[in-house]
Amino acid sequence: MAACNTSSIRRDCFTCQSRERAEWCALNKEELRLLDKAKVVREYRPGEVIFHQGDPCRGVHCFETGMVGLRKIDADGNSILLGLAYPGDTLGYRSFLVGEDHGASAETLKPSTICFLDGATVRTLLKHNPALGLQFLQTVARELGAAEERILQSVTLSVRARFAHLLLVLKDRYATSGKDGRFELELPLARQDLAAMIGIRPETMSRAIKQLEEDGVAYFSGRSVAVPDVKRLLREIEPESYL
Amino acid sequence: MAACNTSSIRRDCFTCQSRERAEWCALNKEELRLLDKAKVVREYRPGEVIFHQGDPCRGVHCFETGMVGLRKIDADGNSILLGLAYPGDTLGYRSFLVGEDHGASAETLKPSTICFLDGATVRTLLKHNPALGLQFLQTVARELGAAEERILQSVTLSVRARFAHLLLVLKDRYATSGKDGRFELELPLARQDLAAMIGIRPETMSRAIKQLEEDGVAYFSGRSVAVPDVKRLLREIEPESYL
DNA sequence: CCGGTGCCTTGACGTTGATCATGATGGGCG
DNA sequence: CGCCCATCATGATCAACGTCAAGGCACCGG
Repeated sequence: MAACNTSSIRRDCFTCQSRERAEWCALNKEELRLLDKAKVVREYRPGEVIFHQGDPCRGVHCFETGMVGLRKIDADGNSILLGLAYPGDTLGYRSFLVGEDHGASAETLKPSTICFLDGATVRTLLKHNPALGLQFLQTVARELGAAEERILQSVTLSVRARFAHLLLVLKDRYATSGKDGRFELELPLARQDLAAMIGIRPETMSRAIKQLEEDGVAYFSGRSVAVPDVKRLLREIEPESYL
Repeated sequence: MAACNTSSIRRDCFTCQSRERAEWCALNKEELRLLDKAKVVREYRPGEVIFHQGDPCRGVHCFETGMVGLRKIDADGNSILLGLAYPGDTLGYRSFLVGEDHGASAETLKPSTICFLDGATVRTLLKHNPALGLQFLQTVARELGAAEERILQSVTLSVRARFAHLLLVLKDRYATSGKDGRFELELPLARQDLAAMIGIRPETMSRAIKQLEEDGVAYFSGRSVAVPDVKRLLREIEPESYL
């Protein structure tokens, strides 16, 4: 019985890089010990489901490395990507906090390492350390702001504008180079998932891409995109801003 | 110098009915004293603005009586009603928590009484009483769930289905009678505001109403609606559910 | 080398809802 | 009572998107 209890390398909450960027940075040594003892680490391959929409929510997931998408499906089978999650994020905390079943599915888009924390432990920590609750409060409030923004955009903006907006959001995280307005980025998603992010059909996404290329706003090749001028992209979102 | 310091009748946080249904129920006597001393009561007539989108957020508003709408506007002037608020709700707490300017406007739809609480006081209370933070956490998390649901619906459901859904939501609060599926309700909003709730134009709302009447799903007269069968309304939302 | 499979593109077509314009309705007020 | 104003209804038209169908292209296993 060696010290190796998980999948190859030892993971612990004390040295976890992701934790420091997460809500859990509020915890002290003793609380970290509790966290470390309670956590269950798991490695996921791309395309695996962490939890399904409708599943009972038994705790939260700490996202350590990789990339995951949050997908929401309605009764007719229409699905959209609510968003992407990154290392440091906590998954499934919303359902946990209100004590409901999961309102969305979480699936890995790249190989990922994710820790599970059972509800009892989280509840204990929340009760024990008020700062943790305030951290979550910040996170949820920020998310709510983003969601409300998205509601507005989804009913007022055209597909083209929403796509431009998505590219700008992705740019902040994935842009490789950038001088005087020019930039390139490597898309983290397939076209159909890009489409799902703004709630449109893959066919419509294809056409939107073609249009942007015809107008010289952005050029697509596989998953790489080249944008000659950010301002052109910005103008797609606020049509009448300065004429 | 009589005891009357506000607009006619004395308002205090100790006996406030709305507070008991709000996050503030977590406070103890001493904290209530602080709350009561800090609050600024104000009466609003219909159509008044409590705060504007883009205004700096200096605190939160406790909604005591009346009715208010939260409106969000984009750069092109398109506006939607994010939702309605009712006595017991706290207004502007999201912007306050993340320390941003207000992301939406709040305007009264009926005569209302609303207390203002400055940010410093709220911060003190939050720090002092962890339960208050957890109450807010609950509220925000619930709101976030609703917002995500709405994002999905706004891109997948037709106008007709979204309107049916809105009627069902309003039913829970405003339905006057109801036996075996039949019910009536008094709309709290004008048509153009109903339209704004689901992000469509007033003209489209008119046509949606006409259609529902032609199909015998609901009958409109001024602000009163009669629905002969709830199931018909439910079926509008999940088209292929049981055929 | 071949056939399969998943993802993407393209085209033709229908439907939905926005837009613009015009007229109806009804309530408040002089 | 009649006028004005806001709200609502209706019609005609158009652009945007979804839908259906077909075909290309890369990757994979046999």
